[in-house]
Amino acid sequence: MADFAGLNIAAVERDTGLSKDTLRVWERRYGFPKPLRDSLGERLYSSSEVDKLRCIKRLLDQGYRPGKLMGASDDELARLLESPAGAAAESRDFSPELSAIFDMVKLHRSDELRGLLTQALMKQGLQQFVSAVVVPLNQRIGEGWVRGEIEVMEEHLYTELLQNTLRAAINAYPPQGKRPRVMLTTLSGEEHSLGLLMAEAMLVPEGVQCVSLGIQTPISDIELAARSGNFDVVALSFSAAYSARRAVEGLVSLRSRLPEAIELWAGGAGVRDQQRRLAGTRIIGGIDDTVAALREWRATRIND
Amino acid sequence: MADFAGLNIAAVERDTGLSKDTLRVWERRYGFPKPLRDSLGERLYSSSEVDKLRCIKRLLDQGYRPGKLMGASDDELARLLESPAGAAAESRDFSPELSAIFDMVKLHRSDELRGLLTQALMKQGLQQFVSAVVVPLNQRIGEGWVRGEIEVMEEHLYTELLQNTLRAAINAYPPQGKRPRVMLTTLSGEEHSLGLLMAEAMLVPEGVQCVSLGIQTPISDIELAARSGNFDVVALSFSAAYSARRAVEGLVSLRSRLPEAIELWAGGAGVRDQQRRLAGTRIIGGIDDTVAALREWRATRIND
DNA sequence: CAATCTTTTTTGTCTAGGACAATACAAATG
DNA sequence: CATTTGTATTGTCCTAGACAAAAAAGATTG
Repeated sequence: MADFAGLNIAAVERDTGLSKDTLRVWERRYGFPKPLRDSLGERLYSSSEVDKLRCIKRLLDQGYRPGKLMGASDDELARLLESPAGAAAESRDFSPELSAIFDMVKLHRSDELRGLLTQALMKQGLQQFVSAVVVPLNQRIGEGWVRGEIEVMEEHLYTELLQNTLRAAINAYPPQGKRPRVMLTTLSGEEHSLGLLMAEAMLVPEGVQCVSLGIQTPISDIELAARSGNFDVVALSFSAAYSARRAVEGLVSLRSRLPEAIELWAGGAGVRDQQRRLAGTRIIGGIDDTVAALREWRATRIND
Repeated sequence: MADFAGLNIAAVERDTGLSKDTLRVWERRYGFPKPLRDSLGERLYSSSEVDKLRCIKRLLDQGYRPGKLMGASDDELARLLESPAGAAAESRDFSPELSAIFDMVKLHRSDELRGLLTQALMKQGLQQFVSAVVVPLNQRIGEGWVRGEIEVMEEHLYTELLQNTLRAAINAYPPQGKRPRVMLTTLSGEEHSLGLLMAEAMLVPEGVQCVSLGIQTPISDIELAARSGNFDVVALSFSAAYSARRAVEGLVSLRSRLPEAIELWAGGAGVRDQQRRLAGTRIIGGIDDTVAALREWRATRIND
């Protein structure tokens, strides 16, 4: 079986995560990749091309731009992958506890990792766990990812186990039925759910009624749900990957559609420093600010 | 603001599992769907078109052919969906317990819903819960979704609370460290994680070491992780929205890259009836088949 | 000098129709 | 009735042009 003629474009899309359109337009613009063609004129990518594409994809994720990378030789790419993009940031005040967790991620020790997470949670309680463990770890993992020290699978593994831990903890609280009623979700295009989970983890111990809708709820559905569900607050989360522009647009649009009485909270790196453009929306400046926002709400509604 | 102009073609691809190329060629050939265009000439699909496309996709999966379906009215499609193919579907033995849960979803009663789910879980145990509660509920919600009885937010709410329940239950099992070691994930393009969670919920009570990587792990990373993680089995999940062709291609490619000794399991509606094309891959025919596959593995490796 | 606003460049995704292989269906044969 | 052969259907790939969204570079301000 002359199996190695090469991969077709669909296979390369799967393997590299680069869309067919992107692969074709790169070929047109930069002359790379330049796959062979089969008898029908369809592209056949060699495995060395695919390897190089994987490198390039990786570097793109680290913030490099296609135009710069496309001319580079294999060696140059390899060198970029090694080199420390942001050498600083290393010597953070990283407690031994956190380091241990981070090491378990790097070693793919899922059982130990789960154990350490649960242990840290038990020791400190949910809110403290989120604020003192989850936040710095996320930060560290994010940095590692950008720098290429963290593999895709390591990031996935961490997210998955952390979700298990947080959801289990949240689920363990009996419903208390105190106000406010808070709906948590993200706008379409935002795929990260950890922010929501962290916010929920801060609120639930305060007796707040949280209803999380998970990610990617269209604005019109948020409006519908907020009105029919008797909510006091709609809380949205925006990761750094979400463009600030889209976030602001979405929030403004949603604010204008929601009744005055329903507060709109927005948190996460995607809306940091946008408070001035968002009158009528409470920007949550950091995870601990969640509780502050809650206190404020309760203070103003004390007479209800 | 006209926020509801419609969905663009990429969003419809995500929602329905029909590729952009397919959507365009249907429009050209059959005149359906015929989306509006924005100021730039780009397609804007109305939500009723997307609903109809979902129906059509579902019927395609049941073996109908596009040419026949494309002319049909909404009513005719609805009738086909009810009738023979999945006849049982409607008048299913839907116990009062399941109906109660379904009703709570429709009423958006999240606290009660959470309570009912936990209660059902406690009563029946994890495996039985998945097989006798989660599966039929998913089915029911899925049908309702296709037919437009279920709102976006209701589906989100259900998924979210179910995830909480399942993850909490999974997390509660102490690691037993028995073989096999199973890695669970999905290929890029598959965004549904419930299937993974259900599989994990079936395996963990058997003492299996499960490591879930969540969704969308590129094939090359799966290979890497499987080799370095000392796994015995790689298990993938494919929802109905995932095209069977892509699933088969991905599985074949992955199979050829993994060492013989690592088994490859694939489950979910996206790979139903594909066993003949997938020598070397164990198709999981239904959630209960997960445990069967496990038994087989243990039977053959009894001497290790 | 830092921070904001504006212009230019880069980059990904969309568009249109044409082409063809792979599959499914129909007809004809043994 | 089972198998082969012919025909219709259907999804994916192709080219090449267009344009918005994002990033970088430049200009302006406090």
